[in-house]
Amino acid sequence: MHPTLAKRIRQRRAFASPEQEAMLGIRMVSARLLAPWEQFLKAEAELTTSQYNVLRILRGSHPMALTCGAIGERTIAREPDVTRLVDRLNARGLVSRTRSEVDRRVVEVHIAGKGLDLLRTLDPHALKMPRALIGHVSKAKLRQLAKLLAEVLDGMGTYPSP
Amino acid sequence: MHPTLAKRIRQRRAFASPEQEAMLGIRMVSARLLAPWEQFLKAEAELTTSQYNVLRILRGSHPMALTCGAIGERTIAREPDVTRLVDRLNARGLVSRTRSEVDRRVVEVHIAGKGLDLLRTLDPHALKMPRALIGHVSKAKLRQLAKLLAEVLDGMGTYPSP
DNA sequence: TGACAATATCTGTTGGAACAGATATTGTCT
DNA sequence: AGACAATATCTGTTCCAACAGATATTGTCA
Repeated sequence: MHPTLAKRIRQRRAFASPEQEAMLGIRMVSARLLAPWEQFLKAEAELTTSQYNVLRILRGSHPMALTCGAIGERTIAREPDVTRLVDRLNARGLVSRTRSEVDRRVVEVHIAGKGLDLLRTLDPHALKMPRALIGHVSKAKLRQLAKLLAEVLDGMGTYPSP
Repeated sequence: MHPTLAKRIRQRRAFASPEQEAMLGIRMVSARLLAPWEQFLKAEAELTTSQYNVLRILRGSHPMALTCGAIGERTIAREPDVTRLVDRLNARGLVSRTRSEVDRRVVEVHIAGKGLDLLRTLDPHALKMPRALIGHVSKAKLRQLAKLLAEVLDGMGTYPSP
């Protein structure tokens, strides 16, 4: 595909600030990591990554149900968009929705047995994939990378600056 | 929004493999970096990141034109989808298309003056944003981060493994 | 030259993401 | 109780990305 991506980073190194350099690298690596996973989820389970993430969240709270709002908080998706996302999962029988008795504005979303089954078939891949993709880097370096990324995340600014 | 993301990484550290840990971090940081940029591009110039990237590529080759195929190679977008992407840029007068004389299958895409102007207004932000977002990390650490990312990129595997 | 594969782009269609505004329900204050 | 704001979700709409298959042009070989 692009055999020269790392080279492109190195070429820019002389001209770009460390911030630009790091940002470019993060975006490139992330795109390369995400693509196979998206492709796999679609081929194997007809799921988007958003849908998969919602299922994971619901399994995490199982057997408790979550409201649409609670799901929205735990994902990047905005709350108004949770409705349709859950709609599609519901249409496939992967989750169930029940209107809350105590507050009828609220919809309780609960992962269904079929959803749990589907996740179970995907679990081994979610475990194996990271190693297949980036297993060529030593564990020590990967830990260092994760540490740096955590530092980047802590105190990340905004743009435009407020 | 999510004040505890870094904490979530740390919490998982004990349970996850270094590969999973690094992958999670990359995806989180990337998502957090991309969002403000997308938002800014839309508000300021009504551009998607794909469209912006294509404009950057065309400026890079300016005054030479590029074919749709050449654009497809330099982006993540698949070639069949370049057509419409260029369509939208063309409709706004940001690029011009001309059917090649020597091989009438190919379309030569050339960035227009209006496209160059638009990019010029965005350039200062493309420079300032990385610093605003991740400037709180020392330059030495950012260089180290970029180095690690380049190593991850070099020799990244596939999934499923071939 | 005529047939056929290869190339480069285009069109039809589907599905999802994003945003704005609407609806239904609840809490609060008078 | 009635008015009004707040909350939680839903609906209408638009735009874009993705995939499949169609079209047009060129290269190649019998």
